[in-house]
Amino acid sequence: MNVLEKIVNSVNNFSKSERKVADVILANPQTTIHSSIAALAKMADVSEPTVNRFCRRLDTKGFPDFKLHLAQSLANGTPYVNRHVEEEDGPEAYTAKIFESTMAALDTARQRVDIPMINRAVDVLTQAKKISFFGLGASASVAHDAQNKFFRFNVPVVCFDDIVMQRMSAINSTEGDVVVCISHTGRTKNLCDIAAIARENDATVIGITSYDSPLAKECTLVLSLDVPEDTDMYMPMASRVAQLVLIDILATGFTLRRGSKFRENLKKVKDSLRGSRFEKKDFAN
Amino acid sequence: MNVLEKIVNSVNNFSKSERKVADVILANPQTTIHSSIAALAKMADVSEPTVNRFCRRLDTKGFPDFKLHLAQSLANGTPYVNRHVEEEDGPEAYTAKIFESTMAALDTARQRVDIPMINRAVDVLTQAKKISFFGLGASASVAHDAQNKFFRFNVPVVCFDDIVMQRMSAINSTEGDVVVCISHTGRTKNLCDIAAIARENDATVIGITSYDSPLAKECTLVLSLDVPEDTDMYMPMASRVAQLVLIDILATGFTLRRGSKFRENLKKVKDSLRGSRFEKKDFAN
DNA sequence: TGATATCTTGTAATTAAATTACAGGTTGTG
DNA sequence: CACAACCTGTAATTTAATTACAAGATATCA
Repeated sequence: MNVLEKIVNSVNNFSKSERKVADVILANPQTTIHSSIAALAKMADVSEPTVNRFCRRLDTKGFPDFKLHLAQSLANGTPYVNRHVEEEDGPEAYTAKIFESTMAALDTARQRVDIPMINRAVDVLTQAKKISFFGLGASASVAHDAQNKFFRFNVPVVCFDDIVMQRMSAINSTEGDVVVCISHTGRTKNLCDIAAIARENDATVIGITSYDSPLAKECTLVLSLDVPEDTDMYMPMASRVAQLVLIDILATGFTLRRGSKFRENLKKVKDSLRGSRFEKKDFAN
Repeated sequence: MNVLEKIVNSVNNFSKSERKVADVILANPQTTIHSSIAALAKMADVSEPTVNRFCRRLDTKGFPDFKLHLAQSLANGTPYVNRHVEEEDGPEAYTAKIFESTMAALDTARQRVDIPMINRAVDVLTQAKKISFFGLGASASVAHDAQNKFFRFNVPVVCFDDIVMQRMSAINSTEGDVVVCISHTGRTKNLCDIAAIARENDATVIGITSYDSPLAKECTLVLSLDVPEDTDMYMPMASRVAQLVLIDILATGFTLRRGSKFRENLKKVKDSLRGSRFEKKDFAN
């Protein structure tokens, strides 16, 4: 695990002075790696041994070793870690934390995503006679978004967030149809049923869900994201963003597979919206 | 430039002993970053000052600084930049590019977002008698998602993606109602109308849109994201993710404003879903 | 509430690491 | 072959990091 994340996660195990050190480091990680232990101690207004103890608590051998780990964390793209929102956070703090947590989640997803599986999913989607997107609750809006994207490809696409409609649609599916079931936990009973029904009717079922879930077991093909769920607010946040990015990836794979002539089509679809919009020049005047 | 590359490139400028050092480092870079100058000198069979001179020749301040740079090279992090997807990209390439572009967009949004404005929006939302979310096309799913979040707060929330319904809803709005209009470009005529109608009826209109757009002009309060739009695929991608994160931020601000007792309520809402799901233990058996 | 134990924290001493100064040796050039 | 420039290593010095220890704070239990 990334040292920065480790600092954030173990903030509760820190003593008062150690937390001061943590705060200074999180605020200026770049400065830290070029500071001596004395300089850092001064910045955090603690003694040098306190800094040293802080480093050891994070399972590093000492201050120089800690700096090495920190340097590696920082090199890893962005120093974004999943920081929890706290009661007393002001707008500035929670805004930053949510942006950063989301980015951290995307980074995790990026590392864990199964690329050959994505490629297979794109294969299946490009050959589909009909594509259905199903999700419930928070995942319904992801399904909705997927529909909006794939609809542009001039493929038959449906999207229902009503279980009765989903059920009917699943029962009517046949070989060559692709059903995409979206659920972060993969434990929504109704959606598992849908997946099972679709498979019984020879449709290919793609699950955008947790790898080891009941829903995954019902799918032909599972795209797992395994983003740490954000339990702070009791609402799905980062997980759902990761799902959307995955939809973007599938849509992109789809268009690339179809070649450049196809992409001109997309432009036409986009241009068709022009009539419903104020032109940039209309507004300039 | 990466230190490792630098070593390889400047191998000709090294003296005999320095090359010995270079060889040892290139052979065991991981070991090097955890070694002292003495240990490395011994491995390369040279004196300690030679190692030090070697470090300086690579434009580092000395041995510890060199180790820092080396550690960063080894972490070989990819900085997140907006890389365009190209015709010949394989699944690995386009997956990475989309994740990275999305993260880059979020980073931009994070830097540009107007925090006092967010605070005002949260103010307005917490005091709303009723909240409406309106979006069309790709933004409809963002509105849908927002409804799913704010619905949990036990506030009257509506969300329509049908312009007729939106219109009727806007006409019926009154003082104390909040209407949130979502549009990336801010140039969708119908949505501008909705905003205007809502304002005429004394509702507060929050626009999640581009700062300098016709829609923005109709709003009481504008939350601008100004994410560079992804024109590659002729589909909204990163911009919509940024909108969702903004929704998360507003929802979080809302719950924080309401205090901790309120948050227990959210837990109840989440727990209410339990009946519709397979328990983790159900599945373990 | 008061006494005791545990945990934090800082000061000072110690040790370890890195750097500098300098001198002996090497290589190349006229 | 002699001189100069340059490597390279030894030893001294400086700087940084760590340890040992004691004082103070906080928690615990009678």
